[in-house]
Amino acid sequence: MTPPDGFDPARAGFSRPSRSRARPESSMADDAPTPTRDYRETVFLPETPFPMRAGLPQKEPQILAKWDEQNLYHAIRADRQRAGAPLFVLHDGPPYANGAIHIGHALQKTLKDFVVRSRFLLGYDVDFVPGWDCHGLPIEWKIEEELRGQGRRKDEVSKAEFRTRCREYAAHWIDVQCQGFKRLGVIGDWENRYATMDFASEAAIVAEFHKFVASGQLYRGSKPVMWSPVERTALADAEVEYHDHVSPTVWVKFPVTEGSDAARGASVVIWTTTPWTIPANRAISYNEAIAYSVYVVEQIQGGLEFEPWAAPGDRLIVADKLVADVMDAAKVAKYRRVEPVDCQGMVCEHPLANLDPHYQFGVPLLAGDHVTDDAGTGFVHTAPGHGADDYMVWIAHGHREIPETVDPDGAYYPHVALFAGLKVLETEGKKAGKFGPANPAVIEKLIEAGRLLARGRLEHSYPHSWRSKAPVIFRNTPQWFIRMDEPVETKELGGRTLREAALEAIEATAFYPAQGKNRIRSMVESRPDWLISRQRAWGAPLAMFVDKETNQPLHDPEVDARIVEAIKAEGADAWFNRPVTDFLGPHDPERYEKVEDILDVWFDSGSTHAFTLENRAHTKWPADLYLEGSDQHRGWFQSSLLESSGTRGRAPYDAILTHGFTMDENGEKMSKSKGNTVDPEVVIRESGAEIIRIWAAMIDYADDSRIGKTILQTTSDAYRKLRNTIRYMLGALADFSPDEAVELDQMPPLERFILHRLWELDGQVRAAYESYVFQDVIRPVLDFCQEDLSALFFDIRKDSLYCDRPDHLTRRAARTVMHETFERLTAWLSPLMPFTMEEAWLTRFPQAHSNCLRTLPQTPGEWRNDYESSRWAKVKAVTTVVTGELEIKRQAKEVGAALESNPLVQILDRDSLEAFEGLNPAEVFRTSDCELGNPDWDDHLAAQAPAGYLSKQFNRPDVGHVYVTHRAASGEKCERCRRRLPEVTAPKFLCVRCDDAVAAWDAARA
RNA sequence: GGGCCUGUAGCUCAGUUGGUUAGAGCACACGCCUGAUAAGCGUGAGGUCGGCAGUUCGAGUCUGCCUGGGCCCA
Repeated sequence: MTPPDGFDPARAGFSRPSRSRARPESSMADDAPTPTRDYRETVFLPETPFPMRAGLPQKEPQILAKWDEQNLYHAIRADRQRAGAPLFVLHDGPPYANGAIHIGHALQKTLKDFVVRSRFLLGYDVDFVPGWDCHGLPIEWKIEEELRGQGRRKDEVSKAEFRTRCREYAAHWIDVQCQGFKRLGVIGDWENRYATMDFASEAAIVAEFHKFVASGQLYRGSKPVMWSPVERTALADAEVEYHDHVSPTVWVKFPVTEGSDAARGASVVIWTTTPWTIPANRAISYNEAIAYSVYVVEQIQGGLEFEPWAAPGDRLIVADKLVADVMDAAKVAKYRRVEPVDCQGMVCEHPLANLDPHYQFGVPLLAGDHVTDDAGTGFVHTAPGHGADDYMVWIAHGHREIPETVDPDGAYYPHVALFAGLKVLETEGKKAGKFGPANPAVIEKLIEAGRLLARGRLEHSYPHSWRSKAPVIFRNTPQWFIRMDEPVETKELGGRTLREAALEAIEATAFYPAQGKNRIRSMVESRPDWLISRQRAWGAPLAMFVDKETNQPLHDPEVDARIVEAIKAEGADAWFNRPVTDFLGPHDPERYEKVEDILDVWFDSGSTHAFTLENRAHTKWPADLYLEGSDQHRGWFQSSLLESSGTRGRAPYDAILTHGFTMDENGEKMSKSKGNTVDPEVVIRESGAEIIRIWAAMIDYADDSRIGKTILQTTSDAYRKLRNTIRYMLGALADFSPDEAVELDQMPPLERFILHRLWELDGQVRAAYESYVFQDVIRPVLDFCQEDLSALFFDIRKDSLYCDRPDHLTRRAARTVMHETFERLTAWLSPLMPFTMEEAWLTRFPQAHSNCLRTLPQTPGEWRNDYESSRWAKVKAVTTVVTGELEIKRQAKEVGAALESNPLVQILDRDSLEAFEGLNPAEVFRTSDCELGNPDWDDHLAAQAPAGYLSKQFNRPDVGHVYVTHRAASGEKCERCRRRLPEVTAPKFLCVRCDDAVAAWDAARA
């Protein structure tokens, strides 16, 4: 292979003085001319103390310490307040103070910090007070566990001590989580963080509760609620989870006492999975749309190992559709349909009536839509105290008395004949949560009474407590509710119902993403009255008195005020510890019952706006934004909506932003048992919080997002790219002074193009931050760094930056544009990557206070340049053909560096050729020289093109109008700038430009 | 079981009102440079757009069903 013209390996060796350190000048005893000096010192290489590798795990804590020292958040606010900036309020949804932070917390607080910092950047005065949710069952449960560990029963511990321990426990985790959130770089009013257990908060929550009492929105209902006997408490829907569970099933006969001739003498058959509710039975429900008949048993199945309870001659009433199933369960081989039955007005006797007078009452049949013929017998055993449907059908038929059958431990009350004291569930010891003796006892008695038709077992989905994992039961207890559907005659509600006010508030709220509105609306439309009472210890109390005669809450503003004052001073404990006379004043203590229930924790969290956004300086109610996970449509968004609508007639927020959940790398839910969790603390220790932040910025947070090893690696790569871009600019701008800045009309085309891109990005970044789409900040900026800066601008201007005289226009223009770029990059990215942008800013301006104090720099409209934008698109297309040709020659070992080439570039398309007007093609292609033109118009080029050049030269199908031929650059290599030009000669081996630059360099140092 | 959402290269994401051969960045392979060097530049490979069926001249885009995943609820 012949080397290309002008390529002399020997000289190539000379041309790299920087690598010839070990080679003594004299040892190369040949005749090749030697450069007279090493020009390296005259080259303006980038210089910066900003290291390539960040060392974030060490660097971040230093930056945090400085921010802390500067009191950064308050410093920014003070700055904005001095400038009269508009206020923006992001109200923090409180995490529960019972454990270390996980990746979901990290994502959420990071997103919140993006909001806070970007609003600061946009020029707002931002109020953000982090908070914690402290009351509630999970913490109580932890403390009970601790007590058990010490061998103490809960009963042995005073309520006051118990509450103190809960308070200490929550305080501990607030501290831990606070450190975790701060470490992520989250800024806010940490010193004045709120907590629902603060005395002032507890007082405010109780005051909010009093508003509901005063406006008549509260009532005491006797209603079946989900009840956990193990925890002795009512549970909210959110505190219940469903698991498979094996229950006994029974088919029970209710002899008909009133009804048609055919019906009398027959028995209505019901099927249930909760035999223990039979003593509470008061009715049987049927559906008017279902056909029922009397059937007579004719023959029992043979070969059974036991005596079936059914016998020939038995007359049973069931749904026609289900008769086969029922007969099969009863081991009946043959049966006959007697006649259809109209259930209207029928009455049965209780199946235990013949065992005890207690059960001697009529059991009416009631029509209800909740009855189906999918399974069972077509009849539903109805115990108004133990099921929501049961309760409703019972009430709907005009009944008022709800039997109370089991006590808070889930044991039958003493008045329940045959079963007094028996427990539905075991509540203590190793068997806690297992079914107790109630079911078997009831089944035994049914057999004894001759009313059991059949029995079995069934595995089905059954509600369990989310905390104890024990099954729950429906139990009729007195509870306090907030009405959803009664017109409220307050100033705020103006005769609307709470549901109406809440639905109107939803319409008035902006949702990001928009689907959130449907989601919360459908929930509010259908939700039942708000059950707010809990029979627990750790929470804010329903601090009120009930008149024993009228059963109505005492409404006296002075009493309420005394209660709130006492709680403000001593916490909720005041309600439990102080004598009632302290609160009641002139009222007769004998006449009033003190309510000791505590409030649903959702009422606490629903009230956070009241004690955070009101009566504090520099904030406002309502908040501009609430930001939480999408599960909070049922949680905090809704509790806040209801609480605020009930007391203030509207939502406490103008907008709601939701994010999805964080999955593992395969899109699966994270769980400790699967071992696929990502611990934010580990990521911070190994890579830095900045990596978590970039991850949060790059994902589509509205959807569920993934995180794992690969994804974090990709994130780190993106970080490195951004960091190196910044670093290069810092190096290039090390000695830049505004004096050398170049005016726009003096700028070369490349600089104008970059300014145009800055203008374009400025609009994109502002719009993206306005609408909280952080992805649309980091992705375009990252692409800009990669494509426009690193691969184009920096790569082309390297030559000018390193080799041109400092006063050269191109070099000055390039540095001016880099300066403008640095100004904007460090601002645009500061909300997302505050650590690195702070480091960069302070590297450039060591005397500056903090990058975080800045607002977005204004970008002049004159920077917009559509001509340069389309020009460079065409230039880039031509460039791909040039690099394509060089790549082919490189593989053929004909060329190495692009500077060895002087390509012939023939462009047949007028537009593309004209795009090069005013450009130096060699500079653009980063070659030493270049000839470019259209051979059809240019005789010189035509002469150089061999016949049939189109077929012989390199061309890409996607840029069909461009043909390129590599030709070795002729001339010696300039020892300073490495270009090969004919003008370079011994002994200096410098091109004209470098000769001049070196002279200037020497003169400056003379 | 019901409601809502979701599935485009290994990863993160673009893909206009349906309209050429589905794109970008990173990662990967190969090469160049050795004056951004644990960096920089270039070239390349990589996708049945979750699957099936339909509407249409034409479907990643519209419709239905199925399937994987998620949240909420029962």
